[in-house]
Amino acid sequence: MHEYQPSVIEPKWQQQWTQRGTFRMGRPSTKGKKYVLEMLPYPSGSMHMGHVRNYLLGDVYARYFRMLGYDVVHPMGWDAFGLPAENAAIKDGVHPATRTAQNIASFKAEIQTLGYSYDWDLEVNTSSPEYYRWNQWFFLKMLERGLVYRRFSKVNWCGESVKGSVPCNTVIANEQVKDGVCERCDSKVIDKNMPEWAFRITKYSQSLLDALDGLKEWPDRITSAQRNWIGRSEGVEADFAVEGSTEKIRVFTTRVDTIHGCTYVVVAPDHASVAKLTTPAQKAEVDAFVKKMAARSKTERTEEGVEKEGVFTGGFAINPFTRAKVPVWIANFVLSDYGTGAVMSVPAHDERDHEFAVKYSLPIVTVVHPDAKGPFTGEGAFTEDGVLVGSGEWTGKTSAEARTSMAAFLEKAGIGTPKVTWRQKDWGFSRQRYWGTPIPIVYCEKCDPERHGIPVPYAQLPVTLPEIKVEEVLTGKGEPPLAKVASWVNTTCPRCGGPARREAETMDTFVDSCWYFARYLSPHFETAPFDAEVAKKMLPVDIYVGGPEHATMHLLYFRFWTRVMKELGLCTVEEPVTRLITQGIVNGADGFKMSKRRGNGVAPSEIVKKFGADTARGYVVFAGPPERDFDWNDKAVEGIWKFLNRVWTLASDAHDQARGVTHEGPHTGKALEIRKIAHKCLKRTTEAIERLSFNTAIAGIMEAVNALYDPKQGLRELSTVEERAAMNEAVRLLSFILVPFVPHFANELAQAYGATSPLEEQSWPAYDPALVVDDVIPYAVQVMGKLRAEIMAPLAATEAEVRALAEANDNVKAAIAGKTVKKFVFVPKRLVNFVVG
RNA sequence: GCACGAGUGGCGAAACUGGCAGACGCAGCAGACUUAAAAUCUGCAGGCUCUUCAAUGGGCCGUCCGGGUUCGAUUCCCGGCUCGUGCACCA
Repeated sequence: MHEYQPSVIEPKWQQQWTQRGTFRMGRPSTKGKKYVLEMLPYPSGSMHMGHVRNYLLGDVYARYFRMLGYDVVHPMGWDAFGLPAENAAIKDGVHPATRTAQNIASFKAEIQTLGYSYDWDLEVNTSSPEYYRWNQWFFLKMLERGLVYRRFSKVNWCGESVKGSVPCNTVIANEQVKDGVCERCDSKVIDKNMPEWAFRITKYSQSLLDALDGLKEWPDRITSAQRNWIGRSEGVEADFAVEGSTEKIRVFTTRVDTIHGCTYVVVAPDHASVAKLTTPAQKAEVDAFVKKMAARSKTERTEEGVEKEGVFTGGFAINPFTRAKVPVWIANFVLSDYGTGAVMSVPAHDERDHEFAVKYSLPIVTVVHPDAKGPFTGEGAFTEDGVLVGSGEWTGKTSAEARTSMAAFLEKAGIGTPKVTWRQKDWGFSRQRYWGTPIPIVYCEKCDPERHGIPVPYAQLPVTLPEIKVEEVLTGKGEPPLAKVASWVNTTCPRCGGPARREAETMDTFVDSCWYFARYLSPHFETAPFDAEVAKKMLPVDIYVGGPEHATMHLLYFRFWTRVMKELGLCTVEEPVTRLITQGIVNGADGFKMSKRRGNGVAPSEIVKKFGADTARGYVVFAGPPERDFDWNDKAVEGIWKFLNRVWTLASDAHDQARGVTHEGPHTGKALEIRKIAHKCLKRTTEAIERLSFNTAIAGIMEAVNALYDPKQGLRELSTVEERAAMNEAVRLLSFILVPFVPHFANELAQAYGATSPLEEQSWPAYDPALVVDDVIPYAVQVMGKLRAEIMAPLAATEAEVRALAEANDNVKAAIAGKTVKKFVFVPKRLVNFVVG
């Protein structure tokens, strides 16, 4: 055998796989399909280690399942629209399409050096009209169903640079705002009032929430993040009459049981009733406060540490239960877009109300005691459930009882209703940028004076992005770039044929990733987003691998979209993904996130060049369990390189004697030992792969190789036919076990030992059950739970026999001498324990 | 504050359903080969400690802390600490 040379064998095998179409979807299978998917990347110029790890986790499964006989779908594509290309264009004038095409080419070339088992025939590019026309199609379908609408509202505008950040200069979704800054560029997010298009995702809040219980193979942290994000809250809405007016203030509360203790009402500064509630005497103060609040963003008004502030409107409301007159205030902490924008304040039983009441000397009335014994004696508010006091006919009832019966009372009186409120808002997806999907809407003065928007007819799709002069259109300033392209924006009205203007906004790129997993299955389908027949067979995705940072964005959006696709009859599943795997981050050797600034980055291409793709792959899976972060370690990479060479040496040294040698009949002595090592390793590795424990799979292979090397056993000196045949088999099995992790290496090994086709086209081997058990096995012997000895016993030994062997051991004898054995615990094949008195 | 996750040698980690804690690897130490180094191969390796010239053999402690259940707990239960993530003046 020649020397191990990754730079020679890796391109060779990559070419083989491509030529033979080894990884194509659609092969006949009696076992069914497995759809293995990794989150599609934004094609930046080059890969980072995170990509390598992400795709590898999918690749191990894709290869493994293929060898188990499944029809495997394993596609890759490009999330090609988006801001980086557009921002770069603003800087250097290169058209986003040009740059994107270049990036895809280089990114793809790099991905291919790692030898992933992709079916490149399924490749998808979301920035191609062939793809994004279906975004537009979905938009129109959803518009028809009332799932898309235009609203005028306060939006999150990413436009204020912080510490040199480059703002996106566009609206972003709630999901993209983290702690008041843009999750993408870290610029400050400000409130802006403007029209925008939104998806009615909240129509599915309940469904999205309920189905989380069924996503048993999703990580808890993801389902829990979605649960928090959706934020279901059960309570009631109740009307407070306004004194001296027919006006009502509707409040939302989860604690209607405390309503007898409501001593004031607070509304948001931008609540619709503020003007009507305000008395002439208070007007100046209220106006000043409202103005001051309007100047601040939601984040500035509500983030932690901001002091509660409010003013009295002069108006009063009537508590519907006590008929008491309570003052109405406005305060900074009340949000107009949650609940009804008005709250009944019960300072005795809510921390926040308590703080506000103390600050402004408002009365505090206790209406709930912790229990029948008496009042709460601690500091501040008593916020838990308890027993009602001073609450009329509800006095003496528990909080839970009171909530039910008070809700019924309100409903009967026609002044309230049980109500579920959600934290999740609709998904605003208008973006004031160029490099995205044009929204297929036109505005016609004549047909649509109120500017609701007229849908572009299906027959006119796609509405393609116009050719542009980059430096004129992509300036990063002013109105949406497309509005500057007169030849494009000016069009004719599909209804009256008169002059009209196109919608100049584009869609959030998260729209693209909502359904790409279905498009992969029929990437060039022309009459619908994808072929429903194929989708029926291949969906849902069985394994989806990606980063946990998408918990409340992509992973929520595409669940929503799948529901819509089901309603449209495009697919039969409601949930897109059965099993979700979220991989941890690969940090620099210094423990910090890899970055240019720190100079702690390790480029995959460097590692491939230095050691080959297989070493890079082997290291990344061996470094730790998939979901955990790990720090890069150059030395450990070398360790994998050494390991591969050790395997190579083993196979190489045995090659001339063992290659192709077979032996029928029983193996004995060293030959049996070799076979046992190989079959045990096969069993162990298979089980490890099944439970996503790739690092221990590698460890198991290392152990087997170490055992074959062991000089005490001398297994590498092959003197008989039996031994040669056993070694031949061992190398063959090792190459199978290795192939999901280090495919080029494994195939080269197999080929040197006579394989005529790639291992991925062969079946995953089965271990021989007779070879994975030993005749004599170790037992741990405990006395009172403490380890006292280790003994060997025959596999078939009975409890009494093992006990006799244990009692014969000197250490055990000493430990139980002079004591009576009260109990003898026997765990077959593992351990015995003497309980003595 | 609420929710979720994690905490094991110098380091990355393992221990599948309550059954020998630390597999495998990195770093380390020692040895073989070599003029030498690298590479390779071999051995040692949680802490403390006892017997012994030594090899070896033994004892005690040890999986964030404190309790509990159990013959036996890294694993299950209760309470707490620390770190990470999500949500958060959400009524």
